[in-house]
Amino acid sequence: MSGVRLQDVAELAGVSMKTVSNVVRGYKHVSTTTRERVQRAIDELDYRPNLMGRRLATGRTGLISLSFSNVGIPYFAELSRLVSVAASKLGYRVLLDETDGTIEGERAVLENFESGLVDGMLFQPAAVSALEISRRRSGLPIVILGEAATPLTLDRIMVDNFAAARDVTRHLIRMGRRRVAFTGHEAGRLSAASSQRIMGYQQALEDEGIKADPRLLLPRDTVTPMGAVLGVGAAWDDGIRFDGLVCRDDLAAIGALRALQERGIRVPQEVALTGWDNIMMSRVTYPSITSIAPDTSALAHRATQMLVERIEGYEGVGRHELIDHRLVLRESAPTHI
Amino acid sequence: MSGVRLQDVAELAGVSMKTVSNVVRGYKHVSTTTRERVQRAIDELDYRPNLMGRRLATGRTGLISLSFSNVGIPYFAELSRLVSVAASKLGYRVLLDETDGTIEGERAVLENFESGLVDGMLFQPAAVSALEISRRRSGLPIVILGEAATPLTLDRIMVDNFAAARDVTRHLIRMGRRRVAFTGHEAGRLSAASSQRIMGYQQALEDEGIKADPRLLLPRDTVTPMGAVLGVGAAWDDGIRFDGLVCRDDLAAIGALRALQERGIRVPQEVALTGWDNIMMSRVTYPSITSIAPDTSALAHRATQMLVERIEGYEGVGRHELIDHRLVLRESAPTHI
DNA sequence: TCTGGAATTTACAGCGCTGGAATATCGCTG
DNA sequence: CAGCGATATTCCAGCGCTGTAAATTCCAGA
Repeated sequence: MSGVRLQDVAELAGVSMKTVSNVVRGYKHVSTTTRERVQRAIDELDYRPNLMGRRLATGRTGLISLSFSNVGIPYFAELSRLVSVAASKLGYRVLLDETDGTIEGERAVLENFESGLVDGMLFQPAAVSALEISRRRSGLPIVILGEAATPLTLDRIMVDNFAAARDVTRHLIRMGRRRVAFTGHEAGRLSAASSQRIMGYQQALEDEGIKADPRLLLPRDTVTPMGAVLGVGAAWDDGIRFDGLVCRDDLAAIGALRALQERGIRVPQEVALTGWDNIMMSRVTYPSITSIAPDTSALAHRATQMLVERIEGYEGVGRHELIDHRLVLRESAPTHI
Repeated sequence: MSGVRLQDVAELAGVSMKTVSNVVRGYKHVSTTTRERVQRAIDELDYRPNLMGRRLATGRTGLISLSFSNVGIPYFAELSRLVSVAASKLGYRVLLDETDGTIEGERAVLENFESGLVDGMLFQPAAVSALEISRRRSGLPIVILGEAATPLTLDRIMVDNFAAARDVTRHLIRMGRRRVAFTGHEAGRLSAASSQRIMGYQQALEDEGIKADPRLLLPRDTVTPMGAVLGVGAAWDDGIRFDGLVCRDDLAAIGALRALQERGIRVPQEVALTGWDNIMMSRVTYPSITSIAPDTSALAHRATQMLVERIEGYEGVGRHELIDHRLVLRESAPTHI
């Protein structure tokens, strides 16, 4: 155990505890000689500051939490990396907090029962309502990620789902596809993300003078690639035909790809398909998958930055920001076949 | 801010702080009437215990860290989930700590500069040596995950790489494959995992009376699926031929699959291939991938359990344990074609 | 009613650190 | 060399909570 305390260093260096603290924290009014002497004592004793003591004294932990349903989802795994990087630049570390996408899990996160562990939270809700967010939250600074309904008082950052869905759908249409389907949305109540993406999809169809056909909305039962394998497969086996397929996310796209390949349908020749999130895997499937690439790095940075501003006392009204996206063209829906 | 303190609750309930503390902690010698009165006060004030105060007093944080190279790697993402689950059963939360697989990153983890944050660590080293681990570590309880060289004094848990690699290679041979290649290992210095797996692969060849051909070891430059796409592709284009392919991990398998498909080679008819880790994605590629499935859940539970034992004072010699694995048969290397 | 032991509750002293006020020291100037 | 402002350092009082030991209350049995 590193039982060395500030006090021990102070005694060895022959100065007060506070001076040692000043050296450790890089406070500027410390003479060079004192600083060196203290530093030697620190090195000699192999002193490491105890965060808990510090935290108790300052009221800050230097920890923020990042909550979403499940790190097993590649998008979230990649997001956590980026948030870790962004946070460490600002002097914070990230505590992951998974909700499993359930109401209970999300409530637990919001209630934040044992307080004082983190200074603020980044939260991507899936199930909980805006009202509940504003009512339950414990007063901790919070930034909402994603498209879920958000109280006006809170900061939030998301991609423009509508515009992105419209872009990607338009791309398929301009490739010459006329029967463009959509898949990956929930079979039951739509998530905010799904419903915005479907609206963008429909808008693109309208813009290009194509009538939306409700049978071309192919839901999946579970939020896994396998859900899409089954959903898309079942639709095809029911005789539903399409030559373009907008997938709500890359996992759905990967599942859809398999469903089509199982049936001997060539992608992109017979069906062109697109994903969303631009996860690493989408570039190594065969064919690789054309995907909406949100600027996740910007999202992570900006979200962390907004949160830190709040932690440091910013009290303004909730800021709602959009981040950019672009369409990454790959084999599953290239410009020309 | 939840500025309610133990003291406030105590005053409202008309008891001492310590009694409130006892109620909060579920200490048993508290009369029912007192308990109820205190509970009412807690509810009324919406009191939440402050972890830092508690931790400072008890010397425990209830946090353990889990360090590995990168959550973006699906195996690690799945591992973190399982560890979170296991830890929360034992009353701990998990702080993720990525090292990027670099020496510096791993050293930073070991040195654990600001102490007192976590009670112990689970660490999957990739670059750092056993010696360095034992020298640098800060005295915090630690359990090593994976096959890297481990000081004898530390607990460690891993799969039996040798046996698993032998099993999967034997499976390909029994399918009738005679030229079985191996891919996914590092182009430069082999990691411990890679070298054990290669040894198991060679053993299986020997057992079945096949001479190992060094040209059939196809390294990849980067630890990504794309690395395998290039590595396997280049080998094939060089005229190296094989009818079975053992991949060091599922990411390599996914990359290898793409490399083969790009060249019109049918899997498994012309080349049967296998992966390792049994990540979610391996069941939705087309063909789906036969994979070694380590019992990751057991690994997570046992590792967490050993760590908690250490935290609670167990002082025995380092325990080195193996966890089970099984071979999950899928389309890329079924029993019969 | 009194007594002793068990059940409850409280007082007290920190855990390791930091903010701010108070004090000491320094370098200069006239 | 006194006097002054500026720079360095120390002192003090907690941050919110818990372990320990001591104090109080309770209750059955004599």
